[in-house]
Amino acid sequence: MDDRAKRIVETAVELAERDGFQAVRLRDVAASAQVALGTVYKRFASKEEILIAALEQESEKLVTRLGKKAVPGDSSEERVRAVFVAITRGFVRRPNLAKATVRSLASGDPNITERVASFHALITAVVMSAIRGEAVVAQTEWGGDTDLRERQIASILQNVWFASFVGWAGGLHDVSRVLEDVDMAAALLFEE
Amino acid sequence: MDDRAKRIVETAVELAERDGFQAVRLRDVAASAQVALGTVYKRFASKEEILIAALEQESEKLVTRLGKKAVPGDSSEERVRAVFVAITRGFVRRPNLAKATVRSLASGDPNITERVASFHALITAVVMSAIRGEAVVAQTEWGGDTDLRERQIASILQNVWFASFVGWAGGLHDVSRVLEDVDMAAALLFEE
DNA sequence: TCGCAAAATAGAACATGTTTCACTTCTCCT
DNA sequence: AGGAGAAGTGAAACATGTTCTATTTTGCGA
Repeated sequence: MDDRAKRIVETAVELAERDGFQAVRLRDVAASAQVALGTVYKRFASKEEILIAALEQESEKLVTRLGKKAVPGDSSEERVRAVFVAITRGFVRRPNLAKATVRSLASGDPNITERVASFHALITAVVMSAIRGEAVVAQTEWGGDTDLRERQIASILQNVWFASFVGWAGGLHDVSRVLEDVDMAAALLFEE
Repeated sequence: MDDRAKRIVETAVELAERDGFQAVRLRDVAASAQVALGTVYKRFASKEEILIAALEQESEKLVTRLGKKAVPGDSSEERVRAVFVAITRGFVRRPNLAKATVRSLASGDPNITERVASFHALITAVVMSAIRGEAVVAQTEWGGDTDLRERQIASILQNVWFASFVGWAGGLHDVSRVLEDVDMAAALLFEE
């Protein structure tokens, strides 16, 4: 990302955090980033794409933070819980930005399909790491020998988290519910 | 819903089904429904609200259809699978409409929060019925004596389905994946 | 250094969701 | 029947995402 693109994303983040998705007016973004509107569109295909870029930055920071030290917890369930608390808190720290990015995630804009897929994959990978008690790393390659069940559980938990997080973003319930949903799923999936 | 509102929703459905969310241009909707633009806004607060109204119609039909005969299957898992196949197929029959409504569901528009919550509750209720092997009914009241675990499982499955369905709507994967995700979750949640 | 191609800019233009307004039609009460 | 208020209408206006254009600036290879 070149300088201008960085300024654009940075500005969008500020506006989104201050007043949410609709406050990210591209004219304002361009003006604040000291860039022409055409330049914004040279870099990003749509408003959603800018916010997804912001999400990617956030995700990267999140993974970096998580990678600093091993996920705490003596069991998969505990570590999963810890990791979802961290993820959720990380996003909810800037609630309006989080809601704006969720909206972009769910917009269905074909321009960002791959990016959305990457995001889901990233969360799933982090959860995978937590289940196995390994260090959280951004880019993991799991071979076919990987335990299938672990991958399935990670995928399910990721889905549960995402659905509930979207619910939070839409005002259906508050953050505690998101964590409860994930905890509940983890409890049922890890018991036996 | 009065006559005009019905015409509006009906028209929106047609346009959405033909060419998706962006094709639902409210001027066109108004014209096709033989109604003034102001009248559209007298009935619905936003474009999203119109599509949510369409979703409610669809959901109602779906529940009616499901209620016709008992959900087939000898175990909770089988019935859950059957019910999700029916729900998913029901929506995917009109893919563009489904994608448009998903987009509205995830828009975060505060005007529709309750409606979105109702939709989630409806799906969960249907799944609950399937788990218990009871007839599917639109409006069920479960007392506190209801098995907690069943409610939790229903809620988890609903979340998994929703997240995966949103993924389908966003082009992340195709419908079969949605059913695989749900099946996988059901398999893990019902095993023991 | 010069000149050109790529990138950036300012600003207009366009599309469409949403709001507003002045006017007309309808409904219903007396 | 007559009239008041509600509802509907057509059209304009406004906001903002997106596109387009003419002009200027920038960076770079000869």
